[in-house]
Amino acid sequence: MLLIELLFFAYRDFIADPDAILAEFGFGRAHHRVLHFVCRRPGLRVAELLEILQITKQSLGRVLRQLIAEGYIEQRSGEHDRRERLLFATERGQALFAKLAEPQLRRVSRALRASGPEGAEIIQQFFLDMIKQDNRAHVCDVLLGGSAQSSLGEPLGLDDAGDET
Amino acid sequence: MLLIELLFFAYRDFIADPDAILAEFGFGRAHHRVLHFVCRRPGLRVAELLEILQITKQSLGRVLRQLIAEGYIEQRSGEHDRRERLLFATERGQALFAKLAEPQLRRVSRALRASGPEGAEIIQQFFLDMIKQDNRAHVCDVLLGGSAQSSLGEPLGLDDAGDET
DNA sequence: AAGATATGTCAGCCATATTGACATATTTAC
DNA sequence: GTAAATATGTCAATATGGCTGACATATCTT
Repeated sequence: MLLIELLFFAYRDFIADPDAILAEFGFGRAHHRVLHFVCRRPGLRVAELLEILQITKQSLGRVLRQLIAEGYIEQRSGEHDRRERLLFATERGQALFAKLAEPQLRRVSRALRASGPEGAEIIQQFFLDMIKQDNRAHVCDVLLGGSAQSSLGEPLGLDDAGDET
Repeated sequence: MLLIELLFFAYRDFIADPDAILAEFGFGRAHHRVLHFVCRRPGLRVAELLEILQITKQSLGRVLRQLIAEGYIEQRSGEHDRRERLLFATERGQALFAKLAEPQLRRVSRALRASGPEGAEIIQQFFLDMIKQDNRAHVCDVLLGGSAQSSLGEPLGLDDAGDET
């Protein structure tokens, strides 16, 4: 029960750092999320982004339009399928991404330093196990570039049955 | 960097379980947060709740009014200071609280099982270290009922300097 | 009695999410 | 080659949950 509340407070403060920066640029959290995943997965398709963020295309549309209009993100048609709009961050987009990630990295790094090297692995595994089973493979895919079977794969192993989600 | 994204996905799914239940009751996340902390700290003052949630009284007002009108939360005047409105969950409120907490507890417990007993401590400490320094004492206070010096206190110790927040 | 404090409430604004309907370009299937 | 499916974009309306500013009330403190 304690962990539930710690997660609430930790996430609240984790989000607060970039929020302050975003406000200077006239952006909100939604812009941050979009920019983040486009930077991390250059050439992302719109449909993939929708699945990652789990929002509707209408919701994405507004923030994406702004990010494109202000030169943070570019679209290019797919080579194999020209219906697809592949998303790339411009230099300006990458710069903002880095600026937003910096305080979050600092916060995470500091907290990790206190937990030692095996601590980091335990914590990573914990987060992965917190993700819904259905999404887990997909998340591994997004984070590790397709190798769902990597060091993070096969999270809970055998005794996962009966607990769902 | 990986942890940043894992935190995003974990929180997203962590929130999704109660969201589905809340929708049946015509409530939103804001109601959940209010109900949660009132249940966890019976007799909470409005001002304390505002500080925990870090929202304005106007934002709180709307959801609190609904929760009171529908019989999930009660107000009683403070004994020493009758201006204060102390908040208590009714039986109905406690029932909903339990119903909302159940899937979250299940998810957390399952993830913790995989990390062993010392894993649980490492993870707790990690979350605590993720909270802004300014808020940390206050959070300990809220979570542990006043003993900021408990097993969770003094998080990062000495080498915390220079990293702020 | 005057001022500070705890709370409540009205009104309006903004960001971000939703649904439903429809438009366009392109690929795939028959 | 036409028809259907797909990827994307966009319009309009609506809901939630934040915000600011202004003001009201009850109660405590001085």
